[in-house]
Amino acid sequence: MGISKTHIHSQKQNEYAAVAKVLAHPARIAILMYVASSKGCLCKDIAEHIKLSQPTTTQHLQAIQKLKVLDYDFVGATMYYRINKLVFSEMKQNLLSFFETVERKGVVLE
Amino acid sequence: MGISKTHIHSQKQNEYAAVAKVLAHPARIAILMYVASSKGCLCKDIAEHIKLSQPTTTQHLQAIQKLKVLDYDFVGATMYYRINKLVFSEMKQNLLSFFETVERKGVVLE
DNA sequence: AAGTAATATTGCAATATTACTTTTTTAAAA
DNA sequence: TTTTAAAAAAGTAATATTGCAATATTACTT
Repeated sequence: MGISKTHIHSQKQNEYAAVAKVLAHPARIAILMYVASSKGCLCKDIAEHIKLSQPTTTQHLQAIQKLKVLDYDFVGATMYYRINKLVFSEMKQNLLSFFETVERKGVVLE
Repeated sequence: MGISKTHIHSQKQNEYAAVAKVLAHPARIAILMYVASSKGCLCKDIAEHIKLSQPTTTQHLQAIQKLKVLDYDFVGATMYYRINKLVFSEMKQNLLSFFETVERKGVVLE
């Protein structure tokens, strides 16, 4: 990629982009939807459901976890994933704040 | 990237991801914010403002245009960009619909 | 026709992402 | 202790993304 020049953009801009990045792949969208629909699920179950291999699924889970939006309980070696509703809601507010910033700017100058 | 297996995911999941992808880079966030804040602006001005080269800026503009969220008027060889508010609002609704789907699923199963 | 300004295209280097197979780790169960 | 399972890590291949320099195109001026 050529060094991604994140430093030339503002904190907020990088933050918005970081949230969007997690949602920028259908597998991660599918994972979030599936985890939300179950009370607590295994990586293996997720992998089966979204039809990707276990390692690929783990990789996507780690990308999602950059935002700490999943909670998990250990039962032995098994991790049961759940959505952290608070963090999930913060993601939503974050993106909404971007949309509103843009929309408001439009209004101000008209 | 290894073949992205978009076909194994649903239409909706791919759609959500496509919208998020446009927002998944701080330069594109910056472009949208800048275009929104001006009445109509040139690629050259955008490039100067976000501090990236003109070709790189054009590239990001094209990525953004996959969603047809920018309108433009030609004046000679010059393009004046504006946000298409309707499409922009649809992007927002699209992502909101994802967030709400996930949030609702959580509620149903509790 | 020549010059100028704005944008697009091309080609390339550097890096990131997606996905898999194989291997390792971990903790429970037999 | 050995076996079993789930998840992570390591390694690898294929493809995508980001960024720029150089060049081409387009449309207006002079």
